[in-house]
Amino acid sequence: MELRQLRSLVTLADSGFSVSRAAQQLHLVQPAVSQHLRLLEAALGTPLFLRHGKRLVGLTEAGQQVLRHARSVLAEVGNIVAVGRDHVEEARGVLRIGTTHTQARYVLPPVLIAFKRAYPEVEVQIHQGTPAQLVEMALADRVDLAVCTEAVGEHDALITLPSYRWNRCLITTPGHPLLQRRPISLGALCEYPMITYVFGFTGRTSLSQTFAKVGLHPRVVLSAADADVIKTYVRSGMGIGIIADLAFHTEHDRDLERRDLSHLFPWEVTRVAYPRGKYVRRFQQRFIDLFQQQADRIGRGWGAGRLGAVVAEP
Amino acid sequence: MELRQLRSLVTLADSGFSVSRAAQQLHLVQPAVSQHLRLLEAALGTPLFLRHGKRLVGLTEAGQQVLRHARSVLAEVGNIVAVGRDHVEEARGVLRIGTTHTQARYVLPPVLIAFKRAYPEVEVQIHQGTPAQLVEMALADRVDLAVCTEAVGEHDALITLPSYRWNRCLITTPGHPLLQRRPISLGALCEYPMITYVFGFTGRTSLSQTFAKVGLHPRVVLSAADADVIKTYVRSGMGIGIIADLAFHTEHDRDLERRDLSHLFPWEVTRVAYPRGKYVRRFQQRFIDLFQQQADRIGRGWGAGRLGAVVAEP
DNA sequence: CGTTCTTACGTGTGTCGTAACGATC
DNA sequence: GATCGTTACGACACACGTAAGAACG
Repeated sequence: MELRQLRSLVTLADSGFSVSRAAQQLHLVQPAVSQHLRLLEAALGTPLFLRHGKRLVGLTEAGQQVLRHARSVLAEVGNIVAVGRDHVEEARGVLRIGTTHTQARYVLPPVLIAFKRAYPEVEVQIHQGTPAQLVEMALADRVDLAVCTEAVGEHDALITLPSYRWNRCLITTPGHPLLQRRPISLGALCEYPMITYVFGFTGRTSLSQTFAKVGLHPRVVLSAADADVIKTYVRSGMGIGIIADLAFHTEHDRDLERRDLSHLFPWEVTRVAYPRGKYVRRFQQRFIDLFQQQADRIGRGWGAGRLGAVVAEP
Repeated sequence: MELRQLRSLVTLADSGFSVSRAAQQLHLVQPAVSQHLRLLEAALGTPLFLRHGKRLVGLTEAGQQVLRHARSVLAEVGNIVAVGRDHVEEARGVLRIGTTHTQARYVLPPVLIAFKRAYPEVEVQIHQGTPAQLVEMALADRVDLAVCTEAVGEHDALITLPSYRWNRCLITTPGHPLLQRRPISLGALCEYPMITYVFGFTGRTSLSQTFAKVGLHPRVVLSAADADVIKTYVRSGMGIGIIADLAFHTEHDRDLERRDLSHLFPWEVTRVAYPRGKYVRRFQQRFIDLFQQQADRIGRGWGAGRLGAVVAEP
């Protein structure tokens, strides 16, 4: 059995069982990949593929089991080359971060500036996506680290490091009648058209649940993926806004009124996640450290002491 | 990077950093292994080995990390071939069981008879050892399954399936004065010279602790690794014996008196263990099932219902 | 008839074994 | 000087690419 053969198997499965496409992706010609698959089958002595004539259309039970283990093998091989790179050129490489708009816009900038100062040679890529997409990206090794709030944390194939907690605030145009209510209640919020995040995004799920739990149903006239869009429509008088507290800029948003709503909604926890068993390069670890420090600076960090212990887990 | 190279690395580390011995173990000549190691280093671009002149004497930090991941790779490759074998010749292979004397002598026989009936083509090997050795054997893949009571269960690199619980009994020559005491107390036991298991064997550790906890120190005049030896010396009048209850044969040991002691000592749990992440072949799974059934038959089994869930864990 | 995989064949790389040399205890 | 490792070299194997052929829609 050879690594090439396992690579061909995995690539085949990932490309919808098209040998040609797999070959293309592997920078090989198609007969080579065919041979890999044939030799792998021969080496194991049992059919791995379901065939329609000559076409491969799926995996036998044995094939599925082999595929799972083959992925592990290749993941570990990837870890080995990562170890190598880490010692050859500690300060060079690519850091692929998957995150939501909110993080990218309001939390990551200072972290990335600090990181760039420490590792000027590391190329940083920011890939945006929904929390669900981020989980999938992390698991498929399309990003190195996922930074987000929802969805992550349930998948036990991911190691997640709680970083900081946050809650929502209300934003309105100045002089809005709602500002007079003290304290502001869930019911009061429902009296006005609301603008907030898209479902499944930046705490929207638990926000909706909070209303639903007491039988309230806010009239959401617009939902957006990021706070900037929400602010824009709040400014235009379309309704009141509920956004992550940290998305409010005291300077730039001087034309809006803000009220804390942390007494109404559960606290959300933003985490850094990466696949269990994956080797974390030093500069990646450094990024995580910087992110946690930034979290502490926001004042709602998870504390720095415990970080080491959690990170040492794998 | 090639699997050969990783194999050479792992074998080198396992043979005390002797390239010649590693080569011998791999059925290769030394220059071949030397080349593997050199190419691996070259592929990763960083030194992996500490050298005294030409001799390899250890691993660099990078080398140690690579070694860990290389072991994972080879373990997964092993799993792949195991999957293959399982589908090619489901009922053929080798089942290597590591266990203590007590299990081998008093618990396993009926299980193995049933197993042999189900899988006559499978070669069964019984390797005896101390619980600590068994853990090491399981982790080093020198046995497939470890069946024992102590030590196992703490190592979280092992998956352990609780199978049955047992306690001790007292054995004496007929007419021994101790038999009159009802109930028998820890203090009473200490009045006579005692013969029991060697420390770290078959529940001896927690037995000693039970005495120590109440400030008692039994006079152990002889300690042995198995109940047969203990019985022999009890028969010769050397002292009273404390053995695992299931080691008492109502027929063969008619010349000895037995008293249950489960009111004095904690219950022990015997487990089946195998390395986490290791593929369990079908006949191995079948053996585990049979063992659990036997445990139920003894009457102190852990119940069969939960077994499936635990087994499904990996 | 294009797409897709297989078979056949040649070339070049590379792996392993043999053999001779160097280093270390 | 015996052991252990490296270097050198040749034979064999094999992996990949090219090219032509067969099945499928």
